[in-house]
Amino acid sequence: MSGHSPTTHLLERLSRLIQNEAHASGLKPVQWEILRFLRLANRFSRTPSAVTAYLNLTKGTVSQSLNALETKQLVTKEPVAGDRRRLTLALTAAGQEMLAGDPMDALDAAARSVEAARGEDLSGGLRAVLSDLLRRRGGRAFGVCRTCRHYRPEPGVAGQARCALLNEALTPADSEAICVEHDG
Amino acid sequence: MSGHSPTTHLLERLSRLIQNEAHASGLKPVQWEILRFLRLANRFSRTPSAVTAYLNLTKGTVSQSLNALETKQLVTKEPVAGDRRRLTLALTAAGQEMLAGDPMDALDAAARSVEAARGEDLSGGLRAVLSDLLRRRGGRAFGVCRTCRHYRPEPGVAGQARCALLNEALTPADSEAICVEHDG
DNA sequence: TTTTAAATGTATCGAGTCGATACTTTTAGA
DNA sequence: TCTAAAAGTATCGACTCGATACATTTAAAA
Repeated sequence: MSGHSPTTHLLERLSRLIQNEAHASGLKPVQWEILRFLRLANRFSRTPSAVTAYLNLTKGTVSQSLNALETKQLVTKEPVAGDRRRLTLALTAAGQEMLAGDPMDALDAAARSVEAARGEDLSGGLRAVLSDLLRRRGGRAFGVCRTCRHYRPEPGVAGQARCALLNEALTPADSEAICVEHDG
Repeated sequence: MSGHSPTTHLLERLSRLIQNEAHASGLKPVQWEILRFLRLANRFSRTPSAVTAYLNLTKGTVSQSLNALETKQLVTKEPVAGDRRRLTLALTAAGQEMLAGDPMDALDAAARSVEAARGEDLSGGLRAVLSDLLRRRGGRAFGVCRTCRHYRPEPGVAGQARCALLNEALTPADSEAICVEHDG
């Protein structure tokens, strides 16, 4: 009959707050999350199916949300050479501009200032909670390229690397991006 | 162009996960949150307007969601003696039963096990982030009765107390419940 | 090579969310 | 008393999101 642990309760309230902030800012929560994902994902991962897997939505929801974002001129879809089923997504200039007014920046500022004031890093504990939860659900972790087992640093050239799975050269920026293929 | 801090990013992902879990479990996210609030709120705070303030929704949304919960027989509405504008909400037995299958229990288990394993309490940091954010927005903190400045412990009788604002006796259970009037 | 299965994305339906706005009734305050 | 504030309801519109059905393209098996 009593409720959840203090930490769970706070995560619930923060989640609600995040929804509120997103709603009160032009776009819908899912639309914001798609824009944020596209900012972070590498070029192999900017596809509808990667968005679907990352946000754990259905293909239908993602398809509709992408249509809405395309209509607002925040995202473009382009066919992929070599596989005519696939699309590559990209943020337009307006999409990047929109992210400059991301309502989540307020939470980011709060988190940074709290962590600075307390000299405490919350990310380790939260990461453990997230991966525990994802493991229970069988979901993927979606890590950053550089931490993948297919990541091969180019010997000699600092920052340069190669993906052994896709056999593609990786720029330093690629290495820090989220990849659908991560670890797999 | 780059994203948010690791902590913010993790809070975003956990928020999405919480939405997913809620959606995949019979009720909608807001409906779950209303049930959870009613479990935690004291008798002065189980009203539509308290729900509205706590979840930062509009009166319309809350009214509709409560109708849905009433139709599902999870919540009842009763008039308040002395003020015919007000309603008191209550969980039915079915509503309490429903909370026994709360999808958020999975996150709660994850949070508890992570905190136990790491010997770390995430709640302090999260509470600071939440109150920082609420302060920026001018929202109320909605604390627990016992921590309110109108809380008056009954001298001599352990656990017994009194609310100096509403002039009501408080049981030990009341003292641990969320109150709309908190601090005000 | 042909057939089958899997993958990618779209279209449509229905219940629900949620801000906005307008409204009624009741209570409190000048 | 008259007015303003408070508590809830009703309705509209854009969007969410699971479910289902569908078309197309690619890969894998026979």
